[in-house]
Amino acid sequence: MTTKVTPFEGCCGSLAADALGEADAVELADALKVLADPARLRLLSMVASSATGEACACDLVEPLGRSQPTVSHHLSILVDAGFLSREKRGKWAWYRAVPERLEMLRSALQA
Amino acid sequence: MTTKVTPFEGCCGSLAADALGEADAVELADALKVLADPARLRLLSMVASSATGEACACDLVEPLGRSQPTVSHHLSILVDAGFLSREKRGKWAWYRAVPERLEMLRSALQA
DNA sequence: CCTGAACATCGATGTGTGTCAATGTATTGT
DNA sequence: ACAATACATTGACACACATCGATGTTCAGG
Repeated sequence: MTTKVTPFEGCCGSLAADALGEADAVELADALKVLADPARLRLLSMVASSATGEACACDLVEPLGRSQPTVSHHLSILVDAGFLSREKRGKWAWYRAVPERLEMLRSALQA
Repeated sequence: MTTKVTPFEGCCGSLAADALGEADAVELADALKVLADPARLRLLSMVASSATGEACACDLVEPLGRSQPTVSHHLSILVDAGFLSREKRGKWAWYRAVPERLEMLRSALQA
C-alpha cells in the first residue's frame, strides 16, 4: 500500500520541527520551483482572482505578455504540480485554482 | 552583487486578491527561488530546528553532504534573501533563522 | 611570524529551464 | 470537405545555477 496522498506532512511546522532529510527537501523544493517563476505566479494569480473561479487559456496569453506556446507550457506545469486543474470544453481549455495545494505548501513552510 | 533585498506587502491574500503585476511576480518568484533548492531548504531547516536557535557553519557541512564552498554559497544566498542572519564570532560563522521573513513569504502565498 | 583552521571567493563545468518559431492536433463554423 | 480557431508539442537556443577544486582571507595559538 503506497500512501500516495499527502506529498509532505500537511500539518505543523515542518521546517523548524525537525531537520529535513534530503528526500523531503527535494520534494518540497520541486513544489517551490513550480511557483518560483513570474509567469507561473501570474497565471496562478489570474485564475485564482477571476470572478467566476475559472479562466480560459485564450484570455491569459495577451495579459501575460508571452507567446501562446509559453503560456501553454506554464499552465501544464501548474496542472502537473496540482496547483491548477484543467477542463477542456470545446476548443477551449478552462483552468481552476486548487487552493488546497497551495495551503499544503504554505503549511510546509511553517516555522 | 546585484542581489537586492525584497520587501513585498506583508499582509493579506496577494495571490487571489488581485492579479499580480509582472514586477510583483518577479519579486515573489525571486524569494521563492531562494527556497526552491534542497540544499538551502535543509540548511534553513537545520538552523531553525537547532536547540540553541543558532548553528555554526562548521556543523552544517558534513550533515548536508556537500562541499564547504557549496555550503558557504547557499548560506550566503539565504542571508542575502533575509531568511538567515549571520554573525561572525572568532573564526566561526553563526547563523540564526529569521522567522518573520518566512512568514512574509507564507502570507504572500495566501489564496 | 608562522601554522593551521574556518570561511569566503574564483573559475570552470555540466545540467536545467524559460522562451519562441514552427508544426501538429482537435474542434467549430461555413 | 474546407478553412479557421484554440491549444499542445517539438526543436533549438540562450541563460541561469548548483556543484566542486583551487585559492584567497581572516583569525587563534604556539
